[in-house]
Amino acid sequence: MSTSKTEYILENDVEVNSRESVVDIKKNKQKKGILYDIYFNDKNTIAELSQSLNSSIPSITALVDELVEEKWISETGFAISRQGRRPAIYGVNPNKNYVLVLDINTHDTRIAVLNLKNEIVFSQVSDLQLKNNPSFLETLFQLVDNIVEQKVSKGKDVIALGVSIPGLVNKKTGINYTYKSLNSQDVSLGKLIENYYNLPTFVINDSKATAFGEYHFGLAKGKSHVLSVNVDWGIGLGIVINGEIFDGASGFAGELGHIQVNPDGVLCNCGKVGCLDTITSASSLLKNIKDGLRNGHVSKLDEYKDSLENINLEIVIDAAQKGDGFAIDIIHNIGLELGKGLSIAVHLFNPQIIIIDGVLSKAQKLIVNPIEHAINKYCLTDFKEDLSIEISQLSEDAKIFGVHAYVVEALLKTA
Amino acid sequence: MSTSKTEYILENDVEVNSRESVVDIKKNKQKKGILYDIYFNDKNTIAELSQSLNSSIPSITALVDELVEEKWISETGFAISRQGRRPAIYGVNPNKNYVLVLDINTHDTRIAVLNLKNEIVFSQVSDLQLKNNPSFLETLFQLVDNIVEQKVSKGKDVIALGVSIPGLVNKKTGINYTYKSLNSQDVSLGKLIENYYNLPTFVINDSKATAFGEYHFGLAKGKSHVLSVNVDWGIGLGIVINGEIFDGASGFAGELGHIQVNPDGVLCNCGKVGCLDTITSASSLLKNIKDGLRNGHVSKLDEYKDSLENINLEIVIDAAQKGDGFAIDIIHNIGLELGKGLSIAVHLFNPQIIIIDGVLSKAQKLIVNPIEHAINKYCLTDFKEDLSIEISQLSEDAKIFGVHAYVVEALLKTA
DNA sequence: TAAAGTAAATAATATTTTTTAATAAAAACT
DNA sequence: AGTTTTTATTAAAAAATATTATTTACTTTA
Repeated sequence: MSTSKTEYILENDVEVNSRESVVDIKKNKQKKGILYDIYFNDKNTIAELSQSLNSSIPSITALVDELVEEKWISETGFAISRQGRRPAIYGVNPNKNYVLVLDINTHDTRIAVLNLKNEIVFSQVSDLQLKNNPSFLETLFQLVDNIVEQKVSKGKDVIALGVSIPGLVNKKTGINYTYKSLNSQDVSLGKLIENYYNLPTFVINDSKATAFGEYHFGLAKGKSHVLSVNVDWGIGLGIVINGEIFDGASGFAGELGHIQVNPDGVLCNCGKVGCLDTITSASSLLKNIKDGLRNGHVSKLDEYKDSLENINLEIVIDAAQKGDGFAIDIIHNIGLELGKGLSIAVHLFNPQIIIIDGVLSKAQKLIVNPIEHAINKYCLTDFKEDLSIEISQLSEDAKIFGVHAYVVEALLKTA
Repeated sequence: MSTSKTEYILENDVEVNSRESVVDIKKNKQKKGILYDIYFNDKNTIAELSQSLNSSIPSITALVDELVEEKWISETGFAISRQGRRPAIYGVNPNKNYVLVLDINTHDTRIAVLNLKNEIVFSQVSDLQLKNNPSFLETLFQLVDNIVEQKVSKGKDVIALGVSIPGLVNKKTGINYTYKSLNSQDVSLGKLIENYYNLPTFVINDSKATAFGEYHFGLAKGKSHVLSVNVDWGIGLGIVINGEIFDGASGFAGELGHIQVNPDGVLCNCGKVGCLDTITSASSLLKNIKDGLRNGHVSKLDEYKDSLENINLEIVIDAAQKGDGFAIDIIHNIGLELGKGLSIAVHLFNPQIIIIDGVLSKAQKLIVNPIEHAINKYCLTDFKEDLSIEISQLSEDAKIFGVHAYVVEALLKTA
């Protein structure tokens, strides 16, 4: 019997014989299905579960009882009904198991603990940076150890870890290219963490995590074809199709940042010329601002003229929102270029919704409007009929929730 | 009980009570699963089916017996075994049911009859053209009626129709934009055919059908992430992900032909400027050839200098394959541009294989090489590691097989 | 060519699951 | 307060399914 990652959870709780019988397989599957339905699909009464899982009410009752016995779920109340007895509602037990989420960035690292009710029990941002830090992993382990020690009653209830990280994550080897470039080792970050904590660990690209969060808990909830654009220090595209993260053959899908948009453009750090990243990312925005100021552009931001290194994105967005024409123009242009790039993704994926995430999403309408304008200009009309473009409401939490949902799904998913 | 299209087949053969019991639902599902596995997955022994469907051998045996009884399948022989009794092999019954496939083009219409063993029983190409023909549908019905009359023993065994058509096909409304533009009616071509023949009818975009054919029966067989480029009078992209056609929210996904590649380009018939279609399609190839000859380019094709209207694609490709430098150059350039466009699709979909279909695929290496070159130039290296680019071996049959598989899948798919 | 070994098919038995039914409990309506 | 509606619980009969044992069919080996 192969012990795949998705088998972790229930194996310890359900009697598993040396050779699993068909009955046990089915039973396990159904129990996972119940948990999955309760967690993701808001099916929380016996009747709903019975319908959704094509099983009789007595059977589901028995399985639900087992899950209650095993502390996975518990009766949380009663549903409202127009008449008749109110059905009992079952919910995931929030206090039995926790998932630890690590949001690793180039500029900081966030560590969060979530319960299975999708509540952030604890969250801490550390200034631990991924770049140029050879002892990154040791420091990370120390930080996590401390938190687990203090916040999760000696860690005996953490059942899995989820890691969000920028850059390509190879689905087959688990190798992350950001971490790899850091210490030039062909090792899987996930495996390293998994070995250290002896817990199932799932690594996911940051933009994919964000998209998944938007799908499960944000404005994209329930939409079948979702794009989330992570406008950050690079451009990341997360794609969720029919509730599943779209990975591509190796896990690299959605690499919008390195399509060529300007053959005569500047050299990108990927080695190619004129990538979208070189034009529309937050870094290129700051560069444009600084260049403009140096060239004597009139702007509120003039006050930074002699200390350009102090300008950051918040300052620029703030100036734009207060009406500074120069800042508005720069953001507008970036939006137009990004929208042009996105219109290709629209033609290829035909999405229902595009959600703007990442630092630049703070610019709200100032960034959405030009994006929308460009999409109107470059997309065939049929593609726009069912398409909406929205600013994220979850903001940076989208990523955390997304990683968490990814972990829970990986643990519960019926093969 | 809703009667969805996918329920058509087995409903008539399995006793269906007014309210379907859980057992019946499961039984029906399993019987569909068996047919599906036999048709698509080459699972054809009791043991294999038992494993694949998580059901005991006696249960599967009983269901298989029922399906044999109902003439869906039959014992076709015995498998080889290294030792012990040889298991019986079951195969789809080729002579019970037929699917009628209509491949509608702008230049001709092909009508094919296939049995459930995926064999083309009959095929006929008519010069019926979709464009500018108000009585298109009546003529089509007449053609089909004749064929059914003569070839399929009074049509009593045709169980479904599949239609391949160029242009966008709206998944929700069933409206095809090519047929719509023809007679400016907001009607679903599929519904019209379905009503006329009173048979389930499935309409699918031609490039999607081709991709599906390549996935099930061509070089892309078994690959999880497949792109098929239909280089025809326009550029069509068919996408198959994990064995399913990727449709997008409205069915429009894969519209590669109308991404802008040249802001200063010519007007496209879609109304936008500089679309990939205007540069890389077969029509633009012919235009380039003719322009070149008019401008006095030296070439074997000179002989057509005074009768340019007689030049067609076959002639050009033939000249190129015989070494004509001018024809080779033109094809090469188109390949480069197409490859550049495709590299965007590679970044977004991260496919394992790209198959070149359509009329231009006849140019073999002359078109593949520049495509490959461009992808090497514009794609990040990680994307190329598991990627292969191939010329279709199925040629025009890919589309027919693809439509057929699409119909069978739609009929059999377990909800 | 016969015996031994292996695997599939079948039959018999055991188990699980569903169905049915009857009763209890909870809520809303009259 | 009583009736109606809906859900929950339990039990028992019926049906479906899995497991085990046996028989059959075939291959290999001696």
